[in-house]
Amino acid sequence: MTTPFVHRNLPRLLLQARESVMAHTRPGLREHGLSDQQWRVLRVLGEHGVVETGRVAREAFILGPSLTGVLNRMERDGLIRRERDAADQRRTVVAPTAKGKKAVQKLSHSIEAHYAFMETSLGKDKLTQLYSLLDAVIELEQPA
Amino acid sequence: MTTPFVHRNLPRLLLQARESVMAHTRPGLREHGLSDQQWRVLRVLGEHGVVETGRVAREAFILGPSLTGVLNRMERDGLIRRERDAADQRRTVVAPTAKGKKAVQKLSHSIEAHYAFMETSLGKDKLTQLYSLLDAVIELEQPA
DNA sequence: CGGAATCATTTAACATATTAAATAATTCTG
DNA sequence: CAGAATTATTTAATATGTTAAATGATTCCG
Repeated sequence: MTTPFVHRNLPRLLLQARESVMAHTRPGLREHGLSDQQWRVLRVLGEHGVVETGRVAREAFILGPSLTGVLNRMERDGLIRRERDAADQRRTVVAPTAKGKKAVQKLSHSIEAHYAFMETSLGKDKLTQLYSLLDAVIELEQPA
Repeated sequence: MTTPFVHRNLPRLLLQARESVMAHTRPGLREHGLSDQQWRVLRVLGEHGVVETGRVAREAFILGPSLTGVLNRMERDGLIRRERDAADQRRTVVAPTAKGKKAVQKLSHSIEAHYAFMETSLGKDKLTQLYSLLDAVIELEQPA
């Protein structure tokens, strides 16, 4: 049987690279009782404060139906609060609790340290190069 | 509130790039009734023929417990066969059925076409560069 | 040879992903 | 202003991911 593939497996490579980076971050998340997705949500809230769920979904890269469950568990665990947007009652807005904010603060330090590590070991220029290549790949399919 | 993040979000960027590439491939997979994971399994089988589940898990980047379910459904759908390895009965080996092989053949064509597209639109050199940067990131955490 | 240590896979329990359909609130249009 | 069209979110059903524990089979070593 001849193998019908002649190129590297790009999606797999991207997946593997992501796992490789997350392997560094994950233990810290778990110490705070956070899943990957919960962390992505908290990070968005840390950047913007109070955010509608639609925007959370978009920026945290989580589909609506998944987000519903994630937010339920986060509310249960006292990480966030949820309420209807007073202005547009179709929307729900999410805000981090004190506990949620504290987790973001603590974790952001070790994550920034990890970037510093990557910058020195891989090279700041190469990291920048990687960013721009990834941007280019993304642009390819979904022009801004 | 000051945002505590100064770097690009690399895991998110990798995730987004992966989604961007898969957005191209997915419709074809779905036409054949395949999930992303089922396709990764078939691709491994297409490359190596008969493979132990452990190796499938490693190369398809699927954890053992997930793989059990994936293989169950693939067997149910007539895409693969499973049997105990005659030599070492701890192992289970997986082989594609005629239907499974046919799916690999058909899909591999359109996927190769997609790579060709990326090579011309992004540039063959940049694509190569991306591969090597991703390899470097992976190496960083899990030296070969 | 026989039991302890090892390795491969599966089961179990819960969290998340995906797609389609349902629900809820708002906006648009006549 | 009423009803249709639109937008936001959730529910439902099934598939996959994750972690720990259980099960099955093999190897190692005395």
